[in-house]
Amino acid sequence: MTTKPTGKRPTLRTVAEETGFAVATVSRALAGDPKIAQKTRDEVARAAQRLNYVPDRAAQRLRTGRTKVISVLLNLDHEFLGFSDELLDGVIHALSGTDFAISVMPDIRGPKRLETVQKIVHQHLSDGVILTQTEPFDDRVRVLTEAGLPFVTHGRTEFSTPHAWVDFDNEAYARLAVQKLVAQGRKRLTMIMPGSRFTYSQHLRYGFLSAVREAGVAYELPDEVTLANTPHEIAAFIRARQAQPNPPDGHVCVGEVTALATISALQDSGVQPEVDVSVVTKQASPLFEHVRPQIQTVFENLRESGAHLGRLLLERIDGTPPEGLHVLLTPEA
Amino acid sequence: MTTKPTGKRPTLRTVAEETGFAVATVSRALAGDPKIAQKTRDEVARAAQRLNYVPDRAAQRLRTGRTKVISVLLNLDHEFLGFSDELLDGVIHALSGTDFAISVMPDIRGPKRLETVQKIVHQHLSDGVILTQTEPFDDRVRVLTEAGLPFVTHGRTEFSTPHAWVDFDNEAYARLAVQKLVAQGRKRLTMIMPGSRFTYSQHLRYGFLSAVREAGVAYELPDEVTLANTPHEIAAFIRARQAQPNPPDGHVCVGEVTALATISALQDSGVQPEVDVSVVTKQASPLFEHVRPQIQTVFENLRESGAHLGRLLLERIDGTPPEGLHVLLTPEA
DNA sequence: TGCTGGATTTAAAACGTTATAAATGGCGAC
DNA sequence: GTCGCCATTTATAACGTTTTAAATCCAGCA
Repeated sequence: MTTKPTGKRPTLRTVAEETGFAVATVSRALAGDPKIAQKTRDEVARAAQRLNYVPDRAAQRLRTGRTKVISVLLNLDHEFLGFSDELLDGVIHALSGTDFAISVMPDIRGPKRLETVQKIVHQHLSDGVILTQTEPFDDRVRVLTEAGLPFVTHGRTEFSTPHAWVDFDNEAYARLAVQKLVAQGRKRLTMIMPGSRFTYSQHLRYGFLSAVREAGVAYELPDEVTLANTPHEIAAFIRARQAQPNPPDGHVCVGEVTALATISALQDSGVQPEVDVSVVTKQASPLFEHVRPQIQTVFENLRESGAHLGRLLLERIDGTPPEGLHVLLTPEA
Repeated sequence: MTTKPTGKRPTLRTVAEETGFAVATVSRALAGDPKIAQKTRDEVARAAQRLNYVPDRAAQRLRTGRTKVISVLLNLDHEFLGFSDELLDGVIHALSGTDFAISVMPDIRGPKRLETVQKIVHQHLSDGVILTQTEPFDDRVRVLTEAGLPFVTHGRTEFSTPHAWVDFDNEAYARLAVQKLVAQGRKRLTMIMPGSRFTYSQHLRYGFLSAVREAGVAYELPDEVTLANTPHEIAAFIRARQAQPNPPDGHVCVGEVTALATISALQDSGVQPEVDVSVVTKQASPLFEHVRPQIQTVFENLRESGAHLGRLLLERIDGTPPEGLHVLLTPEA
């Protein structure tokens, strides 16, 4: 009648013996099966509670094929400091009410990039995947789509097959940044681009180009250097450009790291940010509120993105078709 | 004889049928059991390879009780930008050769802090745990020790029962920072402390105090404000202090965020960092190489810490007793 | 009184693995 | 020629769930 004094974890069998019902009945009662009498369900629930019963994930997983795990592919190389930190926090938040575990895996750069998703699919490691730094024709998306494994990307693709995604409107950001610089009277704008293989690089380019053309100001988009370069290389490039005739007087930065490199390069070249030249950057943390001289920034809320990614993935796993599952976060002026 | 055209994942049974051996033999052959003839082992290995067989984690976990998962408790509130990013990268690196999965869970602040470890223990969610932001008598350590679950802390405790830990020598850092400031001729030093409940807060305090006393310079350790305050509050405090008579002329900062807040507060108060007053900070990323004016920094390698944490945890899981499993990383001058 | 049927409950199989204990086969020794 | 022994291999029983199909119970009805 009382709790067995055994030190082992209680199982369905323990609860069954305690209540006198069969294991199957207990299982279905706990699952809330309406074919089980309400009275039985209550009694079983109470016993389970009392015994501190929790289902064994391994057994459930083995039996049902559902892992109750989602994978998040992480990569340290990013334009934001602490990118994964913030994104993960959002994902954790979105999944906090569920019994899903979050498994982080490396998002390797280069030709081996596919390996992680292939491993997830082949070894059946999770019920869904969150991808970041998406490319227009991202092979990882291809693999996951073919495998029928639910996933959400941070960033859009150009596949015709629909999939869930969350994105920040980088086109709007670039446009906004250009407008801010133009409003400050800047006449020659520039921007260090992310590697052109990423989707958002195209969005940035388009937004930048259409805005500068609309404003009728001069511009230059260097291709000698990208965000894949180190901050030092970027700073060196900007200093070099500054030594040439007719340097840009307005800089659009895509992230905190580049912005700092840009500002320092300008200062080291003897020009004063916010006096001789203006800088605008996207930021994911309130970092720049404490950087002097203070420059204009646009906030990209990565925690919110993470939360959306988590939420959409849960919906996909639940069976919602990917068609409507899109979130486009817009920058606030 | 050839691969079954079934679309399902191959199991031990598939390999058994393919090779003609029994399931048990195949299992033990793949495990490298020396009681299985070498020839058999080779043949089974080849078949498994050919069939693309990978063991089912759920089944293994159910049978053996080993989850092949390690948990990392993460918390966004940190003195370093991207703290978890860097640490996780190290952990991922350390576990990359193994088949362990990394599960991230929230490290909740406040009275609920115990819940996550309790859940891990009770629901048997992983084979080992990595804790950060350790306290001298950390209840999480108590719970894990009692449960007999392997774990490694980032930061030391003051328990007499030994456990594995990795720590940065913050006492040495504080001492070093003070020495740098004194070498610059600074006469009145200060430091914003982390919340006193953390172990490393005591280390910092001790290092700071012993160094300033040794150098015979004045100092003040404010207790009105800690790293738990927002950067704005910290900046406001520094500005207020700066308006009082006899303000400090040397600031030891424990992290990037505070350092930026400090520098901006000083600038906003009309004093020039590196001219009127000096600042030294710890940094985990090369951030400050691009902050102007350039201040002195000491690097704390969080990736390395993460890698050690992962490595030591694997050893603990393997059965190595915790006695020798300590790593103290020392700051480089 | 015996049947039918709906409402509950249950026995048993299965998921894929590992561990225990027993079976098999070959070979040298007597 | 038989026995025993060692080296291999194997059948079987778990691990804790969920699910399928069958069993049970009881009321209502003929």
